[in-house]
Amino acid sequence: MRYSDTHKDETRKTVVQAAAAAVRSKGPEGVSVAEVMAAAGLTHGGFYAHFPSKEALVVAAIDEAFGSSSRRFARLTDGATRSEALATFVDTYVTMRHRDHPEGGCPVATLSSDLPRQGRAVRDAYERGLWSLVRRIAGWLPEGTPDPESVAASLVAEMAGSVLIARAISDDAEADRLLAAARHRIKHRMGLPP
Amino acid sequence: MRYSDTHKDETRKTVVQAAAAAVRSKGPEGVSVAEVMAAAGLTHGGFYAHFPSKEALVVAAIDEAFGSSSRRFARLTDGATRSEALATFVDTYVTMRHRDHPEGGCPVATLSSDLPRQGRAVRDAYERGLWSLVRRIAGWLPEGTPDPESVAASLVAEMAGSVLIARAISDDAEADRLLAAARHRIKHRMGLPP
DNA sequence: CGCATAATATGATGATCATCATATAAAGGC
DNA sequence: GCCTTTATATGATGATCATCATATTATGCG
Repeated sequence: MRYSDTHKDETRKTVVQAAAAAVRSKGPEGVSVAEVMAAAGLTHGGFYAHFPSKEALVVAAIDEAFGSSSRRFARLTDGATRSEALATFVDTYVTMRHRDHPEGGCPVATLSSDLPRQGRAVRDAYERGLWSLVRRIAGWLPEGTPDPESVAASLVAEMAGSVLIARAISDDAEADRLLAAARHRIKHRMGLPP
Repeated sequence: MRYSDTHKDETRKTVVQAAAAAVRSKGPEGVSVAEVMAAAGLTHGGFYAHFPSKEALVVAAIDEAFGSSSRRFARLTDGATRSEALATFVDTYVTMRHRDHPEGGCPVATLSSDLPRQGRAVRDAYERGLWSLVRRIAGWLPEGTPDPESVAASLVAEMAGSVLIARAISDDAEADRLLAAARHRIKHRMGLPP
C-alpha cells in the first residue's frame, strides 16, 4: 500500500462534499462531473476510480446533504426540550440566510422539483433523507399529538415551500417580510412562544 | 400574405402549449428545443422564426402555465363565495391527481427549485405568475384578514410543499394519506368546512 | 535511493443540444 | 395553373458533457 490507507477515502469524501454543495446550488443536471472534481481540487479523470457513474455521485451527494443538515440540527438542539428544539428548527430554517444559501441548505428546499425527473437511486436517496427529517421533527411534537408524521410532513411542506417562494421573490425586503410572517404563523400554530 | 394572417400565431401558440407541458414535466433544462417542436408536430428548424432563443420559449411557457392554471381556477370558482372558492382551490390543488400530473399542474409545485438557476427573464416570468396567484388567493380570504398577501403566500407554500413532498414519496397510499391530512389541516385552519 | 503500485491527470470519443444557414414546400393573388 | 412570399424542413456547426483508455505522478516499502 503506497498511499495511506485513508487517502482515497478522504479524497472521496472531499468530492462528495463538493458535490453536495454543487448539486444543491446548480441541481443534479446542472452540475458537471468535471466541475465537481475541480471544486474538490482534482481533475475529471480520476472520477471513475471513485464512482461508477455520475448518478452514484448524486446519490452520495444527497445522502451527504441530508446527513450534514441532520448533524447540524442535532448539534443545535442538543439538550433542548421538544418545543425548544422545534422552535430552533423553525427559526433556523425559515430565514433569509437559508433563502440565500441553497448550497448549504435543506435539500427539500433545493431539489424538490428536480427529483421526480431523476432515476430511482436518486429518488430513493432523497426519500430516505426526507423521511428521516420528518421523523426527527415528529419526535419534537408535543407528546400525544395524533398522526405526528403527517403533522411533521405538513410542517416541512410549509417551511420548505416558504423558502422556495422567498427564493422566487426578487425583492429582499419583501422576501424577508414573508419569511418572518411564515415563521410567526408556524410557531403560533405549534403553540410555541414567538 | 400567402398564409392566413393567423397561421403563424396559431403555430406559435401550439408550440408554447407544448412547451408549457414539457417544461413542467422535464424542467427548463431537461427539455430540448427539438423535443418541444416535435411535440407540436414540427421539426426543430423553424423554431427561430418564432422565438429568439430557447430562453424566450421558456418565458412564454411559464406565462402560459400560470395563465392556463389561472383560467382554469377562474372557471372553477366562477360565482362562488370567497370561502367556497378557497375550499375548491385547496381541494383541487392538494390532490393525488395534481401529484401525478405535473405537466398540467401548478408551476410553483413543479419549477420552484429550478428557478433560482434560471436567467432573469425566466425568473421574472415566474415571479409575475407567483404574485398573481398569491393575489388571487389573498382575495379569497375572509374580509378583514390582516396582511392577506403573506397569509396567501403561506398557503401557497404549504400546498405546493405538500404536493412536492407527495411527489417524493414512492408509496401511493402513503402520499395520499399525507395529502388528505394536509388538506384537512389547511381547511380547518382557514375555518372552512371539511 | 530506486521501484512497484495506487491515485490522479491527460486526452480521446460519441452523444446531445442550441443555434444558424440554406433548401423545400405551401398558399393565395394573378 | 403559375409565381412570389411566407412558413417550415434539412442539414451543418461548435459547444458541453459523461465516460473511458492511457499516461503520469506520488508514496512508502525494501
